[in-house]
Amino acid sequence: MKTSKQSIARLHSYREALYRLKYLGFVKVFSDNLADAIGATASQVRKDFSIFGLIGNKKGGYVIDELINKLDELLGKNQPQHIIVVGSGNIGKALMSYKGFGKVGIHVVAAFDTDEAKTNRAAEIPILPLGELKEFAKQRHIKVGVIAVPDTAAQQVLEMMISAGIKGVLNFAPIRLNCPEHFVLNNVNLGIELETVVYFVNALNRQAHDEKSKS
Amino acid sequence: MKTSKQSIARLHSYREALYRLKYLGFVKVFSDNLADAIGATASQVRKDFSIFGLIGNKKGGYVIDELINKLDELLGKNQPQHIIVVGSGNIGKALMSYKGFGKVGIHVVAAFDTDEAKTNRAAEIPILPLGELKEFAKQRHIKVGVIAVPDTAAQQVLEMMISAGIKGVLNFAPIRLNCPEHFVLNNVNLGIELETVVYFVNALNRQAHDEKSKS
DNA sequence: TGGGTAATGTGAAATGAGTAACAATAATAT
DNA sequence: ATATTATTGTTACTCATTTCACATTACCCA
Ligand SMILES: NC(=O)c1ccc[n+]([C@@H]2O[C@H](COP(=O)([O-])OP(=O)(O)OC[C@H]3O[C@@H](n4cnc5c(N)ncnc54)[C@H](O)[C@@H]3O)[C@@H](O)[C@H]2O)c1
Ligand SMILES: NC(=O)c1ccc[n+]([C@@H]2O[C@H](COP(=O)([O-])OP(=O)(O)OC[C@H]3O[C@@H](n4cnc5c(N)ncnc54)[C@H](O)[C@@H]3O)[C@@H](O)[C@H]2O)c1
Repeated sequence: MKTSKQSIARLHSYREALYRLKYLGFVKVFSDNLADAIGATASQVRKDFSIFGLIGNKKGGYVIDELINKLDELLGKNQPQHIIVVGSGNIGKALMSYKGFGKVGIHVVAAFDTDEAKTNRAAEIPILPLGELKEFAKQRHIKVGVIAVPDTAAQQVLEMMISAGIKGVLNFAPIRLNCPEHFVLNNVNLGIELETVVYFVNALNRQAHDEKSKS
Repeated sequence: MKTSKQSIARLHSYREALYRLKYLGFVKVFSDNLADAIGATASQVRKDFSIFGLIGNKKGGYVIDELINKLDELLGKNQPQHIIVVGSGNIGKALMSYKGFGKVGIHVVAAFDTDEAKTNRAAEIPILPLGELKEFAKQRHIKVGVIAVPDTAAQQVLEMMISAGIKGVLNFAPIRLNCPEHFVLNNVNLGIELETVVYFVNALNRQAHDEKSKS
């Protein structure tokens, strides 16, 4: 089964779009509606569905409720997912306070930080000393975490998480991390995301200038 | 010239890695060192360099200082880039306070927010009412911005930015935005990034179970 | 000075992702 | 009942990206 990161991301997008459509009162949906909703082509939608065994009706499209059920099953949305955040700085706090994760069944249950001044056991999402990570994660069977610490600390934190039984990480530190073969590591490098926007805007600008000087 | 988003992202990664290597005292670098540093293959590195006209020495590899100069030129790092942030909430503030952007020549020069309680003209990075966006951006010739507002406001904000002459946006709102054909729009959907990690961890788990029940 | 070697640079092959085309078919209209 | 039509499901194609393979070349050392 073809499960590239991108195709899984699209499935999540479909699901989101379906909930919106359902909320708007729609009962059925066609491949081109979904394509519009997430910015893909109708072919892409049908192919994705074909690959994951999501079937519709010749003429008549897809029944939204059925699709949502199948997607929920496929994407593991039937039980809530508990995750932790390591590094309660700007990014860490943003993630902790974001209400949108709850809507997709993801719950940040604790944060960890070396700066003990930040410790707060009473908060809705407690902030705990890093030393307690291992015990906490094992006890609560936490499988997924976020790394939001400075790049210099990231590898060390990752290793601690691995030894605590964590199997996948979303990493914000702009550095290449080493992990075991079957570990799930997803890097988000906001610096580079921004730099690429700047690059293409400059490129556009340069191009416009070239065009002008040509004429 | 092949300039996919991914290849440009890799160039930025090379540049970052080269600065690290230079800081560590290295003078020359081989394609496989760079590959390791950014998590690619040596072939990939050489192919990228070949495409962008970055040349090295048969035997002897690449001279770090020369590479950095060429990359700085290619990536427009020779003059500082001024950008704005719209939405001074969690994500917006995280970006404003991040020191790493300065190191890559990107400077957030102002933020804008509809919540006038947040207005602060005296801050190092001033926070201004949204109404002042257009004048500010035009006057300062701002070409790039970040959208860090709730999804419901994002399209409207984007249109305001376009009318202010902005040519490219990094968007954090989890919604599909419509923009003119040549506008540069880069979406970061942290929800989906996290959901894909959760998905693959669950998939791994499921697989392990299946293996076990098979034996 | 010349042979051996360690790297690059690049065309060709392999892989992968996305698009297009259309045959199959269920709903609807006549 | 039959024809028409709209939409799926899937195969084949196209395009882009990555990897492979190796000829080329500069450096080093005897
Ligand atoms: N803020 C941004 O906009 C931004 C942009 C691009 C990249 N990043 C990256 O994201 C990561 C987090 O950024 P941030 O702005 O939230 O940083 P931050 O400095 O605001 O927060 C980092 C937090 O990590 C804690 N910490 C340090 N070492 C730790 C350790 N070993 N274990 C646990 N906690 C530790 C610190 O006490 C602090 O609370 C960094 O790697 C940064 O490079 C951030
Ligand atoms: N915080 C996260 O971890 C996270 C995760 C995933 C996605 N996101 C997305 O990122 C975006 C920002 O998230 P956040 O957590 O920073 O939100 P936030 O609520 O903390 O901040 C949003 C800010 O935008 C301002 N605002 C509202 N309407 C505005 C308008 N029309 N013009 C200008 N400013 C306006 C608000 O006053 C507020 O200051 C949202 O779209 C959110 O869905 C955030």
